[in-house]
Amino acid sequence: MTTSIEPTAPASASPSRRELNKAATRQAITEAALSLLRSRGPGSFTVEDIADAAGISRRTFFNYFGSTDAALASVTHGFLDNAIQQFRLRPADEPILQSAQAALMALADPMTVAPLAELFSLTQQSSLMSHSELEAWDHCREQITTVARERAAGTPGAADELYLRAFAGSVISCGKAAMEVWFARRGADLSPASLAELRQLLIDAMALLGSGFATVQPPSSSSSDSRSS
Amino acid sequence: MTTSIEPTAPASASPSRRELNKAATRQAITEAALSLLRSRGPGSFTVEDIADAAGISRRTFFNYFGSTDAALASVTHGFLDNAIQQFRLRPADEPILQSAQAALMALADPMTVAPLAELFSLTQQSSLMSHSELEAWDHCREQITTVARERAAGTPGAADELYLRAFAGSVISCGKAAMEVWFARRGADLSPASLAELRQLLIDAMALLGSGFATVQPPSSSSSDSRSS
DNA sequence: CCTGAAACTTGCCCAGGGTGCAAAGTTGCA
DNA sequence: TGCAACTTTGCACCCTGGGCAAGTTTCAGG
Repeated sequence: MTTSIEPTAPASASPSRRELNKAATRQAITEAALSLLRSRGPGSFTVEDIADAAGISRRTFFNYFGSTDAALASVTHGFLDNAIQQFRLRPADEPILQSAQAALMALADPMTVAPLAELFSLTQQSSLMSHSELEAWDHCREQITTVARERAAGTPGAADELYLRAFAGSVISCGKAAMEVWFARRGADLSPASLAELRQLLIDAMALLGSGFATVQPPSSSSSDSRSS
Repeated sequence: MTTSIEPTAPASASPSRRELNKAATRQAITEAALSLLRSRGPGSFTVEDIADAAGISRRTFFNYFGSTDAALASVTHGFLDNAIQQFRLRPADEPILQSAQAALMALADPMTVAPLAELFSLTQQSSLMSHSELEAWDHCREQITTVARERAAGTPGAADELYLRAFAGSVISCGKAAMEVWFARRGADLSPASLAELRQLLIDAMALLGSGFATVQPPSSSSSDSRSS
């Protein structure tokens, strides 16, 4: 019943009944999936379970998502789409690394990270992310590449394809690294102090990238104060 | 990693019949899979097809690999294991970025890249890598992290976890980027000139990483690179 | 209000992925 | 030679994923 703006919604001025129903169903599915993940843990429930919980048929589930993973990954997708949006908003003449950092900053906000943090905490047991999860991150990487390419088109000393791809991949990797470290330290802690630490980790990660991982250590000692829990 | 009795670790001096058979079967499976990939293209053959081609039962296939993807990804796994081995061989006091570059250099060799290049060319149609493929790269990333961590333990200004993870992820991303660009330019061309280009791309990618992606800045306004803090 | 078209849901069916189990076949060792 | 350990294989079973066609809902006119 909670109406919210979801991806795949065509135009914001399309309150047609059909669109509304679809969005609601989509929402119901991901919430059912999340709920099952919470109660039973990863890999221990089927598409049918989700469909039952969402009040739809198994077949309809597949009209919305290709797998349980995909349903769960919609959380990540939303998060990363948000990141890309932030990235796109940055002024085109800003150094791109700074744009990336700024975009990441906007994500270290309780409402935004909460779903992802929970998903992280519920699935972290399995060493590797699900296929759909990885797909989401890779999609984000491609978006970054695209935005970077658009910027490069406006500058004379245009960066080549290698630059764009290597840059986008590295940004994603550093962002992931920061989130992994944050999560390893704080679990699903969403307190202001914890979020501040996440923010600092993201800044540090971008700084590392910007300094070319110089062996002379950056002032990382400032950020990593509380090492153990 | 025991030294006395090794039931699972096939040491190089283990010409036991069992080990030999297993290795041969494994080989037969990946070759059958590769052959089918060549003749029919990705996604158009089943586990049973592979098993038939390899002269084993469907069930036995699953004793060796969890999926068709996994069978194919063993190629990537071999390639990346090789890379890690090269990386481990580098002197511990060498700058780590240079070690990474050197390790990558050793891979730009016909015999080594050929299988991966073919796999690339045969599966590139589908935008995203298979799950097992990604798993292989991620495993490599973890290995790099581990090696880097071991090195850091011996140096005074020890790098923290963020540094290690961000570094490893970025190296992998840059390596992937270089290979993608190479492949986009040359296809599966393995000529000396093409391999030289791959080598150069790898060098360039590492250089980009080492310089913090500082690019030739736009002429007008400030040419400040993002090297703050 | 009625009616037909378009969109959506659902049940049915089927090919294929993945796994536990136990019987049958191999290999290793005394 | 014969037993113990290991491997292969067929079998049964559940789950994924998608095509198809018959219902059901939404929407636009008459």
